[in-house]
This record gives sequence, C-alpha cells and structure tokens, in this order.
Amino acid sequence: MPDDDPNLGLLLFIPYRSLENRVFARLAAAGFEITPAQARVFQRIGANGTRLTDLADQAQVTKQTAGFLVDQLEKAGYVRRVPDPSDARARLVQITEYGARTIPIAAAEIADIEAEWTAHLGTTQATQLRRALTKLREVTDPYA
Amino acid sequence: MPDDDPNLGLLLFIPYRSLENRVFARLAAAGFEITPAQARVFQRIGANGTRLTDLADQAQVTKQTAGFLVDQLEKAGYVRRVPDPSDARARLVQITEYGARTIPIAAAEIADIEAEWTAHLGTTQATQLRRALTKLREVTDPYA
DNA sequence: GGAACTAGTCAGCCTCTCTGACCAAATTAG
DNA sequence: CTAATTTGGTCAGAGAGGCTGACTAGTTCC
Repeated sequence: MPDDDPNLGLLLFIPYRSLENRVFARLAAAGFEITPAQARVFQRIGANGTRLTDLADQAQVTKQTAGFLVDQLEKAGYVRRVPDPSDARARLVQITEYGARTIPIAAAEIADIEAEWTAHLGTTQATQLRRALTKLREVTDPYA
Repeated sequence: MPDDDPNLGLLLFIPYRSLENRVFARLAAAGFEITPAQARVFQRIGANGTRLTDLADQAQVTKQTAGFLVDQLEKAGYVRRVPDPSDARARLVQITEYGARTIPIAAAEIADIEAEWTAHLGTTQATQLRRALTKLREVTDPYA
C-alpha cells in the first residue's frame, strides 16, 4: 500500500482518525475512560440489549474478542448482561444508565466536528460528501 | 461514540476498512505477507530511504514501535537499513527490490477499487467525493 | 570541550485479537 | 421422541502491536 499521491484509502482514513481521536479525548475529559475497541462494540448495542454473538458479527471480531471487550465494559459499569428471555443459552448485553451518559457527550463532539467540517467545506460540498459516503456504503458495508 | 444514524466517522471508516482488507488480500494472494501495521510504516519510506524517527512521526507511533515494525519488514526482506551518510547515529530505512514488488500490486488493487466505486457512484459523485476529502484533509491531517 | 539535544535500542508491560477446545441449550432429522 | 447438529457463550493460550522508561552513542551549540 505504498504511496502514490493521496489514494482514497488514506483520504478516508485521515479524517476518520481525527474524528475518533477527538471523540475519545472529549469522553476522557468528561471522566469516561473508554477505548476504541470497547467503543466499537458498545456502539452496536441496541435499545433492548444485543446478544454477544450479534455484537461480534457486527463489529467484525470473534465472539471471544467481543466477550473480552464486554467484560471490560461491564467491569467499568457501562453495560450489564441479563438473561435473554427467548433463549436460555443467550444473554443480552444492555447499556446501563451510567453507560448511557457517554452517548450525549460523544454525540456533542461529533456534532461539533461536523459543524467545523461543514464550515470548512461549505454546505454544498459537505452535503455532497455525506451523500457520496452514504452511497458508497452500499458497496462496502457487509451489513448494509 | 454510540449510535445515531450514520455519523460521518462510521461512514468514513466503512469504505476505509473495505479498501484496506482488499489490498491486503491481494498482496497475500500474490505471496506477500504484510500486516496493516507494517504497511503503515512501509508506505512512508521515501525514494532514498527514511530515518526511523521520521517514519515514527509520520505513522504516528513511537520510535520503539516503528523500530519493531521495521525489524519485521527487514526480516521479511522488504526493507534494509543502511548508514545515513549525513549522521553517524542514524540509519536510513530503504525499500529493497523485493519490497518494491509489492507496490504495483497494491496500486493495482487500489485502482480496481476506485474504478468500482466510481462505477457505483457515477463520475460526478466520485469526483465530488475525492474533492471533498482532499479539502477535508486540510483541517484533519497533522501532516498536511 | 562540556551541556543539551537527537537517533536508535533494550526491557518490560498492557491491550486487542486470534485459534482451538469445550459446555449447554435449542433445533432439526429420522 | 430420541439423536445429531447447530448455536450462544466461555476458557486457555498465543501472538501482534502499541506504550513508557531507561539507556548508549553521536551531534550541535555555546
């Protein structure tokens, strides 16, 4: 993957990393220590809880890895595991009240960043960017 | 970083990962085992070689980590270390003939992917995407 | 020519991720 | 309605990738 001039991979990665760094910095400043790997799982938890296996699939890691990350999130108090009423083997991972407090903080930082980016690009180009990325997802997201 | 509907971070990440996976798969199919971490360093090596410290800065890792990755690349034959004529403390990391063979392979896969994406988006939207990302780089790349 | 800086290595640690082996519950097949 | 298979999840072990801290050896700047 050596360098031409900027290939799309690098162009996508640069702003992604920038955004990610800022969101975690904001969470850390608010006293929430959470790692990128933990967040990738946390993000996928649905309103009523989600099974470990589903989290693993969606985050594209093995269920062992997902389990390991959920253990950490549980220890930190961000999530809990409850029995799945529809299947005695399974348990649902749910976000706790404490864990839910991270959501508006992260959302606020993302909103700030999007506002900055829109200011830099102009409304037209920002809209084009979002539209193009959304469409690109159709051919690049295994979970479209 | 929990879920709204698709925030820009996720939208950027999805195609990035897709591209990365495909490039490494293509390299692996051609017999070149190289990991993403190694590639992030390898990519930054300039035509006449680059110092370890510079590689570390650009890849945004510590020099210890960069050194570790260069060790692996060296063992695999992709790079060599030669003395830096301008500074006896330093050595230049250079791409070997063997390592250079990976470059057109990766470039070919990237070209294929860009062609596919352009086909999916249409030329207009693909151009808009590239232009917006390039401009976004101005405010998100510490190495602009 | 000594003080402060810079290039790189060594050692030790932690996080993330994987593979393989396994158990228990659920589902499907005969 | 049992037996085989599939599925949800855990345990154990290993390896990659990343960090901090401490150190050596050259370089640069007074």
